[in-house]
Amino acid sequence: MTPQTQPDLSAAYQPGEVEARRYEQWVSAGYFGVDAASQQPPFSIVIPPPNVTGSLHMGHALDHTIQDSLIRRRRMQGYEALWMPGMDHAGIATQNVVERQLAEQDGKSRHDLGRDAFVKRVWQWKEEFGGRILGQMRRLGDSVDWSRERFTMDAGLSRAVLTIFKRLYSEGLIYRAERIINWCPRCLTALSDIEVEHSDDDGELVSIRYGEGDDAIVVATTRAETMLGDTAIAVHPDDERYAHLVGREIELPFTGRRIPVVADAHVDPEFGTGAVKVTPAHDPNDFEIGQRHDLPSITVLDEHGVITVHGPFEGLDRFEARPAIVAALREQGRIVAEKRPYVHAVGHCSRCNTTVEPRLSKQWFVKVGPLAAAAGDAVRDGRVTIHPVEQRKRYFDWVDNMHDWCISRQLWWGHRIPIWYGPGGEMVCVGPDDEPPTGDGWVQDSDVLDTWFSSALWPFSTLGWPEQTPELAKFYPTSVLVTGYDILFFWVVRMMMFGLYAMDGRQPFDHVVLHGLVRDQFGKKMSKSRGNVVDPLEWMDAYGADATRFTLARGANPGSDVAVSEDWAQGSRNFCNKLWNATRFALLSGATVEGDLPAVTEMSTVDRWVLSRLQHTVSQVDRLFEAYEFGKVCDLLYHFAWDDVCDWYLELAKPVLSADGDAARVTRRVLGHVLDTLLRLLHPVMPFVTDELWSTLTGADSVMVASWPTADEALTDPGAEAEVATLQRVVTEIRRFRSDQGLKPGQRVAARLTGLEAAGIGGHQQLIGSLARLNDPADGFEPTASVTVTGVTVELDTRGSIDVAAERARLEKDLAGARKELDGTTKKLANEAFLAKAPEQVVAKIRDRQAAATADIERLTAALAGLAGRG
RNA sequence: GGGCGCGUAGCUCAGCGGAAGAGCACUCGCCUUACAAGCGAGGGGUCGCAGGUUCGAACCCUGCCGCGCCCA
Repeated sequence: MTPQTQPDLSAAYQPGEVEARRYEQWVSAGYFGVDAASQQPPFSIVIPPPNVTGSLHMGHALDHTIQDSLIRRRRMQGYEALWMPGMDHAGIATQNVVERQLAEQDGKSRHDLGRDAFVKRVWQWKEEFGGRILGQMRRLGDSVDWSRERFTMDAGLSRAVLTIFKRLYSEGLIYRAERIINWCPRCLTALSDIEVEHSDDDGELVSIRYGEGDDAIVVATTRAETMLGDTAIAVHPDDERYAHLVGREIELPFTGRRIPVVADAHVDPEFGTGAVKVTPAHDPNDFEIGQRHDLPSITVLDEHGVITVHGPFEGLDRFEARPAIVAALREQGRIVAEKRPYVHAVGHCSRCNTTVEPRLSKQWFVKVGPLAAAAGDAVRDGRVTIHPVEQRKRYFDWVDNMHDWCISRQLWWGHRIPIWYGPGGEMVCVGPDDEPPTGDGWVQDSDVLDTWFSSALWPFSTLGWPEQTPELAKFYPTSVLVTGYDILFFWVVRMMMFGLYAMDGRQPFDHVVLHGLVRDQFGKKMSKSRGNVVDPLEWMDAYGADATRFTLARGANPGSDVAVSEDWAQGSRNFCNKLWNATRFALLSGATVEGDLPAVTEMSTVDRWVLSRLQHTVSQVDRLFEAYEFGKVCDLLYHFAWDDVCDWYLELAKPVLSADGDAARVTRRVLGHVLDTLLRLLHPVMPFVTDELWSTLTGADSVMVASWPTADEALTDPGAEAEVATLQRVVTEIRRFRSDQGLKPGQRVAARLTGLEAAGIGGHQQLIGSLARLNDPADGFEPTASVTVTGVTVELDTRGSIDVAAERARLEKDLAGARKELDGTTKKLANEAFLAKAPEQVVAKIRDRQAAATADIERLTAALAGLAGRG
């Protein structure tokens, strides 16, 4: 009898019964934790800190799947592999959430509470509701070192913020200036350039006549309401239409103010009338024109976007003021032309989608020049590698043309700017170990820093910086940063700038891996308005975490977005179940992982074949992992597992396993080894099911801490691969015949095989019979049909009942194929230039194909002739 | 307006100079004792269009058309 282990495996994989239990085991065993004093080589990844208000979406799921795969593989390879978890404090988003809660529950605004009480309330909110995503990360299987979890507002990271702020300030790299910034009239704060999203919106282009008679000039604008703040009219210096007006002053409607006509090369003579109004306080380009021509700036909108000047319009919202002002101008006969809709780019707050208002105000900036240059150099000189390489250009374009970074936010939740203003106009930067100035009249700046300012410190602040900790020594620079290409400017660039600056020119990471966005099954961006958002938690409920991860990883091809759908997830779930059942079968068949592999000389061809395929798989998986080709890793493992192992190896092994003796003993060991290795290879992407199966198979604790497989060249066996490939072709051809003939899968057919020896598969008659459901020819064997492939002829006795029409169709199809092949190859070989210039092995290959086609045509023609008299 | 990327089977995508591939979907036949979340077989593409380079082009070059993204 077959020695049978009693496997503790149900008939189908139930992820719900496995995942939570496994995760708890991993955590309590301490597998995720790292030791900074370890002698093992370091490998480290800091998580792109999710937002404290957020919950897990598909983008996170993809991002985390990739990081977890990298970390788990390195851990198995023996690295001290740190995956650093944590969250950022998301200034605007969190403040918005808590303000809304405050309004709903207490009917109060943050101003009712006051700053200190409000901030306290945000902390309470954070303790109670924040970080929902952390639990969701556990469900996904993230193997982060929870003992090191950090938060951008915690004490250590806040100290890092103060430290770097003071350094930058002292060196003149942080400064305060009055500039046009992007202002959100709803969030009531400044935004950096990249927190503004541009879209083409319907607007209007109105042409307004300023002045009278000879002095009249028509300007075109999309923002009529800001005209109250105009301080000039600008034309191009070479524009002859307006040359006579340059230097004159023209009366601004309503206000009676006289404003100059200035010549500025920035004006596009092709746009509109070629003359533009200049409103330095409400437009970044106009501000620059104003600077060049020493124009005054007149602010006409308040922080809410409400008009603050000129009686009839005062108090109107900017969007009410526009039609009101246009109407009033029309009454005066000043509207020369109107174009509606006029599509133009409009900026929106990335947090709340409100139309951004360019606003003149005093803000804090990081002078990025030297920092950005260093960030560019680190990539140019190869210290940092960006994957895929095509993204380098985007990176360079950005760092080479970067504007100074506005870092002050008019919020309460965040790192308060450590600047104190004295009664005499003094300005003092208070570092982490400094005492703030005391005495009457000293006040701290009321703004806080952009959340990304603290996030930019993440790769070293989380490791203990500014202290010189063992963690910093061991794990900095981090090995890889994984994030979406959409975050390149927000985060990667800024981390590069601050990392290089704070860490004396040492880069924050060696590699940057940029993946795509997760899209729906038609490649459309997921959005609430489209209603096509898929919640990864629902997938995890329905199909399991492994299936969710595998679906995302399988779609992750460098440089492209990832399209997913429920069908994909279902397919991945099916794959989990396939692995489950293959392992279940192996256990029932006595597969073992005990002891060394048997000697190659003891193994069957089939055993040697599967081991050879396995070596190929191992080396390719390694190569693909190194290249961050996650989609291809998954694809390769999927096909090795499903096609090679399940469809062929297990089927070929069945007759051996059901017998007893040495052959079975060897195959049981090989089967155990193949599954053992396969589960290890799959573990980084599918941690739960592989761990459950592997520990059942091996009796060991966890595949998480098993060693990563390495290819053994000695097990590569081209001979066995060729032999089994031939065997597969023969079996498939017989199956095709059977299918065409409508033979039932269970129906055994007597057959005589000839030419096996010559085809190199002499020993495999029994296996072919087993897989193609053949019987040995008995007395009275009368073949009614035959199939030939790779020189092997199989004559079959279908008990006289042959579907001649089907057989003829099959042969004719093959004949047509063979003729086409003969045609193509003959044509090529008749081409002198081809023979002269193509490499020898290419020519030889074509010759072989021609010969094979010729032989096939001969055989098929004869077979058809033989069929002619029948049916 | 500037730049980048993409158009290959119904859908999503590999392939990127020497015989058109995968997953899902589709058709046919099967509850063959690991798995119907499965097994076996099959159909389906002038590789966006037009030129060019080459013995040979889905792959290289040029132009055009159609999409998408980033920046202004």
